[in-house]
Amino acid sequence: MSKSPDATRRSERSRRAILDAALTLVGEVGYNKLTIEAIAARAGVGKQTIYRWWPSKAAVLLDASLSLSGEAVEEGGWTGFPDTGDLAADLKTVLRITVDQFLDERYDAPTRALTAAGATDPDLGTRFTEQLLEPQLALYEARLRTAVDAGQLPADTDLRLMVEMLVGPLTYRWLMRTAPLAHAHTDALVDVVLRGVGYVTTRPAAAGA
Amino acid sequence: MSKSPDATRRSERSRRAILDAALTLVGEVGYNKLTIEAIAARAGVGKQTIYRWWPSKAAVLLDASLSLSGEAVEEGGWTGFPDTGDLAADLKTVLRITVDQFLDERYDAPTRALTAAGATDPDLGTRFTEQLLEPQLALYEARLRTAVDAGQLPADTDLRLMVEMLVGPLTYRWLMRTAPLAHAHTDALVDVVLRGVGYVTTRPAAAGA
DNA sequence: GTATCAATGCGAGACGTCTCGTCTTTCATC
DNA sequence: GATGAAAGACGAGACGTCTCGCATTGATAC
Repeated sequence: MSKSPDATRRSERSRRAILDAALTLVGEVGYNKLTIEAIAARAGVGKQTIYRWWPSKAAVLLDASLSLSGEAVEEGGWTGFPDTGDLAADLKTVLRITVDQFLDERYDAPTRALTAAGATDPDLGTRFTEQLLEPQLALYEARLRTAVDAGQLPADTDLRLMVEMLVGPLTYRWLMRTAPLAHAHTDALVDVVLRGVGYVTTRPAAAGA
Repeated sequence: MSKSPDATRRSERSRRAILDAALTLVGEVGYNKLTIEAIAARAGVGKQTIYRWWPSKAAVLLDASLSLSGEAVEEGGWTGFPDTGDLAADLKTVLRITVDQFLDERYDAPTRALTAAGATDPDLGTRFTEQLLEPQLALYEARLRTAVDAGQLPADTDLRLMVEMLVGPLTYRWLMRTAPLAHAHTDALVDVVLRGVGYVTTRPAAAGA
């Protein structure tokens, strides 16, 4: 039984110091040159304390990012997703915020690192997707569902596909650096997607589909 | 002058063996655990032969992928992009092929590894994008341009955005593993995008889709 | 034409260095 | 007196350089 140390005795102080150090360091040196030794040194903890509680540096960073997105939620007062009744405006607002996050080095570095690590490590990728990504996608989907209920979107809309059509192209441009990110870009994206799925501003409209 | 070995004396046999070994190994152990020593051993070449011609293991893998996509072009007889006059069908065809490639382990592993490595290593990422990605995106863009010229798409269509709307969501689902890939998925994607940009099959069409 | 020879890439692997993850020791806390 | 934590010693393994013969090449001499 080499496993499972007693979690109740765990030092919260050390935990936080480790997560903070990981976030800082990944921004300074990048993911590839991020070492557990450096995290331990910066956090003022022994290496073993990290190895005791996390299986890999990727896992540390995942926890760190989770706490980071937790903070963001509290700061921004994000209980959910804006719902002004104007779907187009709401989507543009959220995507603009996402663009801003991608452009914020503090957020960009760890997220990029995790995305990359998750792409090649199926285990980590699954946790990354389930714990960080899916909850966000679910917010989009919920907002879209209210639009369906309001008759602004066809009842048979593939919401999952629609969410990925909103998030996918932006994420693609960000990850691959094929072009600079801009608010105008996501605004145009929203317009094309909404038109593509048959969005109607107010009344049920007689046309198409 | 320690630089510039004589390229005319280079062993083509060794070059191919190295690229093949790199592709095989990256599928077996993943990018992170891929070592130049292992590539050399598998290829039956000396380490120095790799270090003489490539600056890093990432560069080896990039060359290997380039040769792989080169093969794919020859096999499929891809001189360009299908152009049957039916834009929707052509896009669906190409995206279905892309789905098949993503599902092919031989292609998936190295591409995934490179994408991930490129995401965190800006240098490599730039070369990856320029040499592998952009040429493919350019094929899409060219096909779309002929559609514009044929009056099937509005003259002011943002082709770049449109290409990313086609490729982005698929790549996203592939990388993040948020859902299984399927032909039906990309078919639906094409339909929404085309409707969103105002695609008309033949004549200017009056109806709302 | 063929024999010789210097130049250069190649396969093999030894070498010193670096960083990894584990193990050991000592102290603090419950 | 257990157990976690800080510090660092330790072996493992990959790095990139190097040194060796061997094979191939192109130039020169006969």
